[in-house]
Amino acid sequence: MARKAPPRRPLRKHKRNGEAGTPRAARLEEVARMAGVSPITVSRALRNPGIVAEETRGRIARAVKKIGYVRNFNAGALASRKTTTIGIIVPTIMDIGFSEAIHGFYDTLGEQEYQLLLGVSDYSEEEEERLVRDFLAHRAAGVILTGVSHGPEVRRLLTGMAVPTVEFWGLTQNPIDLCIGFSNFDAAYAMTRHLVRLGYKKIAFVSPLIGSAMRDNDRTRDRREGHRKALRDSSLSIDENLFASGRLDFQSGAAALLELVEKRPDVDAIFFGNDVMAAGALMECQKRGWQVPKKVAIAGFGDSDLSTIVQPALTTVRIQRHAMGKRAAELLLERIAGNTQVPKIVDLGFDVIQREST
Amino acid sequence: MARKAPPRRPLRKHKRNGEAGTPRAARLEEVARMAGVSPITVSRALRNPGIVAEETRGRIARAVKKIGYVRNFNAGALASRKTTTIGIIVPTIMDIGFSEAIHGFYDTLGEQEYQLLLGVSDYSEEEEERLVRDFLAHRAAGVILTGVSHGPEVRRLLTGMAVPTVEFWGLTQNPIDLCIGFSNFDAAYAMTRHLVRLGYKKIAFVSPLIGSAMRDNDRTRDRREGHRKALRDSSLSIDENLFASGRLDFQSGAAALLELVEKRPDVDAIFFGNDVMAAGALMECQKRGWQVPKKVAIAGFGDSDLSTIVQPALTTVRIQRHAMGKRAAELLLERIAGNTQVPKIVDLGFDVIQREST
DNA sequence: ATGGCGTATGGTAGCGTTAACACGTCGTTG
DNA sequence: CAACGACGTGTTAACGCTACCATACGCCAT
Repeated sequence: MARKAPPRRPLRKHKRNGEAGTPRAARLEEVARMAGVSPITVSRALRNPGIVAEETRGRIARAVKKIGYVRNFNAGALASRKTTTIGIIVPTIMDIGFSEAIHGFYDTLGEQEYQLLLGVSDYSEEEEERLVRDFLAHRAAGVILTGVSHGPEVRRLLTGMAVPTVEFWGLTQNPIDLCIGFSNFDAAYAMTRHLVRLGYKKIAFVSPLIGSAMRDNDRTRDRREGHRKALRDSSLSIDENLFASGRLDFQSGAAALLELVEKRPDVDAIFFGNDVMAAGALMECQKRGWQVPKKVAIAGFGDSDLSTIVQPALTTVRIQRHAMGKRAAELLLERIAGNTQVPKIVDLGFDVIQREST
Repeated sequence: MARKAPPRRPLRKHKRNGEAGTPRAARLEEVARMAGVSPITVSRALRNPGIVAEETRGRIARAVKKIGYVRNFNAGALASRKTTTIGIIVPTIMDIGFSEAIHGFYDTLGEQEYQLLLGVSDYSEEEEERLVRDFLAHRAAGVILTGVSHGPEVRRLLTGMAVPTVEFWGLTQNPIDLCIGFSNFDAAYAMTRHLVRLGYKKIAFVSPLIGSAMRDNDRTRDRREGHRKALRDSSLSIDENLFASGRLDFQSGAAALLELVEKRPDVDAIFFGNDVMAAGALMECQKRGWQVPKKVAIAGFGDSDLSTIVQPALTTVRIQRHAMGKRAAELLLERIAGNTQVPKIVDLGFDVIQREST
């Protein structure tokens, strides 16, 4: 119940900033006093040195150094309603693809005085939503999300607070704000058509399962569907025995290979949804003395540096992992800067890289 | 110059919060009004639901949902002088070891309502210092640093603002605050001693060079020195032709192998400072039909999943990458919680893993 | 009754910064 | 030579929240 209790007598002067309390970080005002200027001038000297007279700037710099003043972004953010914080969510950082994308962001953000809030969703939409909420609570200047399928709340939150947003690693006609990536469907389609062109007829597909929940996701699904479409368009029958799945690691790649060979001994090519699994399978073939691609052709997805180092070198789909991150950050920054000319949808494409394994 | 300019006439009432301005995010007060309570009660319901009556909490929850209220951590941090932000700096995220450590942090932090500010220093002390400064400007509740050697300012800043700090991935007797890791010196020493015990006499060492500056760092140096010490303690001569270095990638691993074989054809074992380079060398041997370990033994460092998948499986030093991150976060949180019983220095040790390559 | 205690809630001030405006000085211009 | 703009700096009032104290009420032990 709301109880209105008018104060009886004047409250004691409320001083939180007790003189004998915990030592506090220096404030702008103390720097100002030492430099003989007002706080606002110090603030300006720190954020936009150009508009403060050279001599004043020098005195301020000395005072800052002497006192050991460190800015308080929280207070600044509150007063200006602006931050230099960017939030980014990836499903995992154990996949070199996402690591490389983050590396790409850094190439752009690092030079721009932005800070990076990192969220790892473990492929969970609930977790992603929680992270977005945290980013908004920090009043992040922008948000970068992996993929183009998110919980409904995510979209509502982001558009509601009008936060510049980039979705990367996939494409959609209806992005939350901006989107940059490639078509997983088209990429898988292209690879399977490529394998057909090389003469393979019994082409298997292996879906990587991910996260602690061992699910697939929209990106994996798109790839599988692209593969199926390519088979149909090539008048090849679709046999469910030519589909397998497994955890995204070397061991499961090897296991998927064995499972497929067991179910369909005449399988002549296997298209793995991820390079890591393909490399695992390649190693297994080598152990067993199976000739690749003679006994079975193997293709991957992602063009990680593994693919050139394994024997035989892996045929795979190259995607612009680093560029995806770099460009995503660039787009976001332009959007934050208020540039309205930013393209909404950027397709970075992909390349089918033919090597020795097919 | 400080000019005192007393205001002539009363300033116009200053309203930033113009009614026709940009739409603003909802405030606590609006939620409070709708729920018929005071702002402070809403604040409590959000941060510590237990102390608010169930019924009140319900009304508040409904109001929050209806208005679409999102907390403002900046204002909260300013008022309470506390944050739930942890800053972490790694030299790179392209190394699976650091990725796994970050993954480890997440296992601890994610459940604890903390947010992660990520900094990538690219092995630069200047950049590390800049990042620490940024974290402090955010008033991070704690900071995690890679390695135990930092610029002098870093230590001063961190101790000056009394921020709980964990250094990981190395050990020192004089940590900034806490430190958790293993001895790079001892680990390399142990591996070289192991190789000597296996009968190898001409044991080479390859230092990975890192960052855009292509330098080594304290960790690499420690490993190299550990190796040298092991040679001395084994009465083996130290030949500078048995040392090489190269960029931390597959190709450079292969190149270092060839360089060493060229300089000293009788080299019988090569200890790579990193698994990735060792794997690259292994691939090269395979390409050339060189028997490992018959022609030359190869050992790595890090026990990445590569090491079990290559042929022959790689002898390496296992370090607790995931545990290092997880424990680092645990220590930090206890420290933040004010627990004074936290151990200052935690040695996670290492294991020499003998496989087929030596 | 009286006092003490635990639970639930509220008023007020202040956290450290910046936006918005104001003002004084100087050199330029009509 | 007044008007004007550019420049450098200052005053004031927020920004949205939480710490600190205070209050109101019910309950139980004196």
